[in-house]
Amino acid sequence: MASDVQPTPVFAKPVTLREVAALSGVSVATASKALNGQGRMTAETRERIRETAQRLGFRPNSLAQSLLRRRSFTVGLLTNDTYGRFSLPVMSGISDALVDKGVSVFLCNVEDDQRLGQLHVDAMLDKRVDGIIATGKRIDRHLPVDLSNLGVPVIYAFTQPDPGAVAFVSDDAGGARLAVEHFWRLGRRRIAHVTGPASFAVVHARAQAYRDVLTEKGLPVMEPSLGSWSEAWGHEAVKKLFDGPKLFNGKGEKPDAVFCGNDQIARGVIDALRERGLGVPDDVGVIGFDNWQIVAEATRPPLTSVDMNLTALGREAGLTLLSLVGGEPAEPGIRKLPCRLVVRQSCGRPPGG
Amino acid sequence: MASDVQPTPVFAKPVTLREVAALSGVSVATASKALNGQGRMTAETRERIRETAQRLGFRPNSLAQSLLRRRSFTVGLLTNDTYGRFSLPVMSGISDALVDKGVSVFLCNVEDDQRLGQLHVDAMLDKRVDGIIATGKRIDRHLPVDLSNLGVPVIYAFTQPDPGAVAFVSDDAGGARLAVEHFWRLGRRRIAHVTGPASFAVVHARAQAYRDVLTEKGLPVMEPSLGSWSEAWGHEAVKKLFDGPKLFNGKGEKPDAVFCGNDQIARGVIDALRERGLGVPDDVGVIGFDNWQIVAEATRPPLTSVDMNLTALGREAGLTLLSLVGGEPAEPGIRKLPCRLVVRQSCGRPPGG
DNA sequence: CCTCTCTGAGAAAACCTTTTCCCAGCTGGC
DNA sequence: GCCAGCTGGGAAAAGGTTTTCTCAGAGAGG
Repeated sequence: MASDVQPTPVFAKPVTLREVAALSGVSVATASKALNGQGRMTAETRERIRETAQRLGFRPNSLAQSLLRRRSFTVGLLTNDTYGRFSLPVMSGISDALVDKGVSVFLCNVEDDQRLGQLHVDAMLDKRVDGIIATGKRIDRHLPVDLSNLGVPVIYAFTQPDPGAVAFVSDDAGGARLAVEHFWRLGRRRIAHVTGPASFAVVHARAQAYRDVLTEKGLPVMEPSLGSWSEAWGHEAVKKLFDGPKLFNGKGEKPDAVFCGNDQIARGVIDALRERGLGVPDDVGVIGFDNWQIVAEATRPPLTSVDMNLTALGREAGLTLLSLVGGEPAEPGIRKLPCRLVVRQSCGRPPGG
Repeated sequence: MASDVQPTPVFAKPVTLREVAALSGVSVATASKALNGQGRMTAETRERIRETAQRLGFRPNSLAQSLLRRRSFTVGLLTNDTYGRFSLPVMSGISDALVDKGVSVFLCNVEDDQRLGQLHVDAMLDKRVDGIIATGKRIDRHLPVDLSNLGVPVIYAFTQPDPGAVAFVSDDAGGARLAVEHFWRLGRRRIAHVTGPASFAVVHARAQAYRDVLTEKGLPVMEPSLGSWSEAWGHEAVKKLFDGPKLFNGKGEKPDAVFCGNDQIARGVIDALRERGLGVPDDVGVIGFDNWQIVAEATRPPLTSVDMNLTALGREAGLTLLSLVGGEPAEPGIRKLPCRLVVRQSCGRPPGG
């Protein structure tokens, strides 16, 4: 019974500046200045105070500092994608960028619940966050909260911004160009595109870039195949692509490359190609999107994929928020950050290679 | 140039209790008491102050409250698994449990970097967090920080605790029993186990439970196949299991069920079985572990899997931390929380069903 | 010897809220 | 008329730090 229960540990009370001052035989004002390198005093006094603080393990109370400075050195991170793989790297980038500046991040998962969103925003505002970053699972969807006129700066990262706000998103069109141009350099000439549902803005951005590159190179353009973001759709799309009537050049030629809208589709495509005896990358090259490592590396052969550099995006968002907090102006608008192509083995080597 | 740049917005200064009091024609003391339902005053006065506060949009400054109450209503969440899929649900559960109590969560990703860990812990302590929750990607590995004698309560969730601490982990043995007993109820009698590397504690816990159940039921025990956590190992294991010399009953019988250590292995097993013409679940049933939805639902047929209830685990950890912060004692030790079996289609129906 | 300037350090206000006294005025009882 | 007790509300301290202002003393210049 009671004997099983550990007595509540008594947690040591943190040591205050007043105690440091008393033990150093000076006033709190002098102690404060000594530790902050401010004011004038003999080097000996300063050193003595420093040593006392060190010995006592003094750490200034951030709460008191924040109250005075009207700056809490915290920011709020709002997301509706706690489980997803997109906002995670973004969050990590933000946190990394800020921890070095002594800024901590409140994690707020609002799901898609307006009430929860308001709850979190109110809590953040009460705690006097210096700023807020909004992130999410889709670039073309709003968080379920109104972040305008909050009284603190707001940055949007990988989610739909309010008009007039500062936002960072991935350059999906640029990423798609990277993939298609890579195929072209490799000598592929009949490039198909299998992607997600039309309800996603990125689907259109990537598809348009795909068409643009093909047109620029004078290659035949095949209308992109829209479906779901699943492996199953990748399977099905291969069937349509290789059995159906939609063929290149009107000569019945089959694709020699498939650019996929995400890695799961790509995986379905690769599996389906293998099942029908087509070699990847020898007969058909495949490139995915998202560079979801655990999927890209589990495909056989490992998947070349477009990486959206989400960690860098988060870092950029964090640093920009900080400069906004510091009072520097920032031009509103959407900044697109470049993607990069991670080459593995599913797209083959150049003809001469 | 400069005309492109938005002028720095002037952020409204938050309204203070002093202003509310002045506009209500009372002292700050009275205003405070009116808003907190404390003290004595006419109902009319109280209501007038409330209305003024409402009209001005007054929100008490948490920093000042915290300073006074010596309680910040924040907790720190330490993790070394920002990218992983295990600590995410845990984090979500923690955050959910705490937001309703007005407690916000500092997200601190320490990777496996001792310096970063110390940086985050110091920042949290400076900001006077009420407590700390440590979580990670493995139940049998320590975070790269020392959390003993911090002066605040600490709870461990899904990571290796310090001795004498309060910790929550999943009941891996129980989860494994769930899977094997489910096979047994379904009439499967030759149950194999394919799992991860011996360096993981959970591998042994699950394997022992597997042996225990088989022994209890009087079924033949086959030594578990240890490998990596990958699809590739699932493939390979099927080859060994169905071609190799290790067979049930010494009569050359093949397994009619495979319990896998995670969902990726299970996926590899299912694919390999299909490739050799064995039907799932008709010829062989398969159960995975982790219930990683995106994988479990992409297998064909969809995968039955053991769910570790990580969100519930996080919630429990959050609530326990709060009670510790409130001064209630808690018995130290490791609490194992039950798993649950999510039945999909990879294990078949009972003989009579 | 007087005044000016500089040096080292302290007092006090400020940040914002909560809480503990305290007080003035009024009512009621005798 | 006097006292006890109650009522409505205020003053002030507390929480921990930073910063501005002030001040005493010492040294220097005339």
